[in-house]
Amino acid sequence: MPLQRSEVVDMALKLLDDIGLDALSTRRLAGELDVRPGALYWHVASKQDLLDALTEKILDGLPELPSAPGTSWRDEARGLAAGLRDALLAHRDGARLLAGAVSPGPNRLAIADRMMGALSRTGAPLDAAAYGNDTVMSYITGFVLQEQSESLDTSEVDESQREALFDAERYPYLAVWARSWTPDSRRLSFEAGLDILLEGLSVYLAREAEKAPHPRTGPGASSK
Amino acid sequence: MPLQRSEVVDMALKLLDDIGLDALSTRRLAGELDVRPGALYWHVASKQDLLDALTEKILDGLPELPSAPGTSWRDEARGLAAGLRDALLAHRDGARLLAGAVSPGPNRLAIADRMMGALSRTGAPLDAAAYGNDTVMSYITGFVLQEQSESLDTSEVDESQREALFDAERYPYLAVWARSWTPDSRRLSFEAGLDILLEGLSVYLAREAEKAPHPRTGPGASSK
DNA sequence: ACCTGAACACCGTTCAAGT
DNA sequence: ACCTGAACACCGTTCAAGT
Repeated sequence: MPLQRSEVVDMALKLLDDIGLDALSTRRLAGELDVRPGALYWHVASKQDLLDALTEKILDGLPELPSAPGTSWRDEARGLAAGLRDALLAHRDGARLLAGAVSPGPNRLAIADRMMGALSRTGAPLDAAAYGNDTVMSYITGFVLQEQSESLDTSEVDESQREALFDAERYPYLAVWARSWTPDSRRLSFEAGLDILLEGLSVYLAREAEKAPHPRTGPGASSK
Repeated sequence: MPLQRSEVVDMALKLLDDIGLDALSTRRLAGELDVRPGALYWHVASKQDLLDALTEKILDGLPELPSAPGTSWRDEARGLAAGLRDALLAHRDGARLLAGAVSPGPNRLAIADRMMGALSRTGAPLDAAAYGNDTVMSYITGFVLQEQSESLDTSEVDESQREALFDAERYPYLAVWARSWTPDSRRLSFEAGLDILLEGLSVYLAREAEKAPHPRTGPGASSK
């Protein structure tokens, strides 16, 4: 029974979780599938093609994330954002995968579309919704990227650098903060940041909605 | 005259701009410096060490970015954010470099410290300022990462995928937006996002300042 | 249709030995 | 102190040839 593309992708995802993105090589993957390296290229066009497929797989199900009919645009945006973060955190180097993907697949496009739809329900024009979407997506990517990177909190940092952080002479604010840092600060930080974003978005989108009180460009509008 | 560490870093930066991060190998760099690959390891501990040094070099001068004495916290935060984006855009793959750095150097720490200082001037406690700082930094990193990635706008995308974007059936909002996309949309998007963030921050920080009306933990406070 | 064998042109890193 | 020579253990990708 011949190898299927889906088996290649599945095994790659398993391997990713085991050894991380840096160690995930086509040769290692081929070994795991008991084929020669060249065999993979019958199923994927390139390693990047494989990584793009992996990215899509990680986002599977997210666009279909349910939202109750009466949900406010804000809650829907929040749910989508939280869902995206969860999806990225569910696999090792998930955010790096997303950031490195070159061709956005259906899942990614659908997520962006849903987010824009939610933001549009404020009455803001589509360009404002697109800016808002960009902002939220950038935030999530940047945040989880830091969250999953092996620095600072992984406690594998050398001491000299830890000391630098506490150097109150050079970094008065950081130093004080570093002292009160706790393991779940990052979760709280994500939620705080998301609230900040949504707060800012509601102000911004309302203002843009006023500027353009009769939106004609939205998908719901007539085209004449 | 022997090679200096600084020459290695300088040449690496030049090479980065020429060929990009993916093509920047220690062997190629050694060739450019007219030494054998092994020679580099006298000057840098590892490739990652070199990349960290590169990251710091890209951020050089940023922490000393002047701010007029009467500048509001908001304008200082905005200036710092814009400065960071400019610094990252000034070199190929700048954002990827920042995102991939494992040990934050003095410049990076100083930028974070200055940002926290600005946010603290609202009267908000330090943990709120730290959350705010995280949010802004995540946003900038995520945004420029996308900006510098070779997808969509580089016009090197295959047609099938461009079509998908315009598929109004599947992605009603994206499709409409894609039609009106212009080259400097990204600049406008960054500024819009930054404003959204600052708007949200001012609400959030003011609220946190009220909750804790007598901040004692800041560097300016007495320690008794 | 799917895979092997074998090659091509590379990697990062180490380390004895040279100067 | 700084570098070479040479090796070790890898990479991604291609493609004729096999089945």
